[in-house]
Amino acid sequence: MLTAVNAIPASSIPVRGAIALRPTGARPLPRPATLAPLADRARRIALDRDATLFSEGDDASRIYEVTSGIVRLTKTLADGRRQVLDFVDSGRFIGLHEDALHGATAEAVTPVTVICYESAGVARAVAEDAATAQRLLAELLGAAARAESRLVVVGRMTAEERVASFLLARAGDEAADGDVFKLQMGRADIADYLALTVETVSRTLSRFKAQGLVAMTDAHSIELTDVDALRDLASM
Amino acid sequence: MLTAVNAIPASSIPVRGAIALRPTGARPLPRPATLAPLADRARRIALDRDATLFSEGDDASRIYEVTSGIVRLTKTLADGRRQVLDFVDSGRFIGLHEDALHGATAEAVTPVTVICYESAGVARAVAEDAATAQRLLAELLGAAARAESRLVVVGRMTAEERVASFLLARAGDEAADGDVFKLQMGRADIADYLALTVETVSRTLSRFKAQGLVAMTDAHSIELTDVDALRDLASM
DNA sequence: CGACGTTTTGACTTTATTCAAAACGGGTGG
DNA sequence: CCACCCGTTTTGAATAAAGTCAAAACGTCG
Repeated sequence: MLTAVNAIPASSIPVRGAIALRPTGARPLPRPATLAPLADRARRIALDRDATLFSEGDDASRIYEVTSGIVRLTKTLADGRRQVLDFVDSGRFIGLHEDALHGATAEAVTPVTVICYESAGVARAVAEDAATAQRLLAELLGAAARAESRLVVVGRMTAEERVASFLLARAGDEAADGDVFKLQMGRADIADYLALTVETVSRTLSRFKAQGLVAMTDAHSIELTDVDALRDLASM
Repeated sequence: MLTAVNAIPASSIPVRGAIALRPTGARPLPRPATLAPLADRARRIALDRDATLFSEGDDASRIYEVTSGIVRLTKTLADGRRQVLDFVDSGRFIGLHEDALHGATAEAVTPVTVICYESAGVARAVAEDAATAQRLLAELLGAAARAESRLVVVGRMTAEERVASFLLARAGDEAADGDVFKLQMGRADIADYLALTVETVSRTLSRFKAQGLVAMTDAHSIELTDVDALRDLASM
């Protein structure tokens, strides 16, 4: 659960410092600024691995800015089938909704820190401050674009194509042969992100290894050994 | 293609009038207002069935508000596999992106009318007018929420569940037994929306008919005969 | 009325899932 | 430090769900 809810004004938080925690090879996310007009009301929260920030159905009275670590957003059907909507890296916001209730569950994939803002304050800030409105507009444009891309991946790609596109997305845009990076999440999270089963993800990675597209020292360390072939599969 | 590009100021357009064209049983979308500060620059455009409003990769210098008819947003992979991202009904906006290029293709499913705004003007309006910023923020919140729901449907539901949830979404929230409505799109569009094949969609609808969940006079007229069973399948 | 595009139905194939079990790895306590 | 334990990952064999290929039925529009 929540391990620390420090009432530290956001203005004193070294937001950029989170970059130090950035895992090798992870995608670059040096977002410049926090929501300035809200800094005084902000609180910082730290989460252990697998802790829940909020759950589907909770009321959405706060939004959060991820400052370090990775958060997974998930939706779960009545019978337990789960879809990971997104892995949210440092610099992005979560909990923005029209509705009064959260439509997804947010959990820490790694240890995570977030800055917490009151939704009411955000609404006011959007109305009063053009820069804040634009910052959130940009955030939402990104979220919408990402969700739409994922719809194509999940809806129309084969297992191999999905895994290839996932690896490339995690490796970052400038991925090159020889790059090594750590997958921060387990096979189950990857499977639910790509709408596959753990077995299919595992088999596909094994096949990639056998074909020389990747090398793996352990299950979480990926070395890209044939980026072109991966890009081909992911069709980029 | 474009059948008419009339230079009519948007202020003279009966935006609410589009409701008259609303197909029986379709979802209610009486969006109140256009983007007021942009009215003078707005142009109205009419599209024939299957006409293209813009294509993936076109530069995104304009955004559009749908005033009647249904637009489909699609993404297509290199080999032709297609995913319908959304069916956009009257009252909603399309073409909002961070990027300079459209990330999807927009085509008319039915005859369509839209109001066209210059993106540059929109950006200015967002900076200057809080109401406009909030209107677009709401639009994007809706788009993001919808895309996330669709990710669950496409990623984790069976063919039967997908078709059931599609029928219910198209029928509207207050759907009741006996309601009849027209599917405005063909089986191919439905299939690409649900990430299935036309054959699977057709077979599933036939099974629903055989099981008494729906009745169909022709391929496009759906009568709901067991909404509870459909809701069960869609798990709502 | 005839032709073409769409929808439906049928038979078979493919892909990913399911169920099952073995291998691996990280952490704990002896 | 090593052995053991538990959760995760990998591998294997069988199954199921949706896809593919093919053709018939339907409807619509000249």
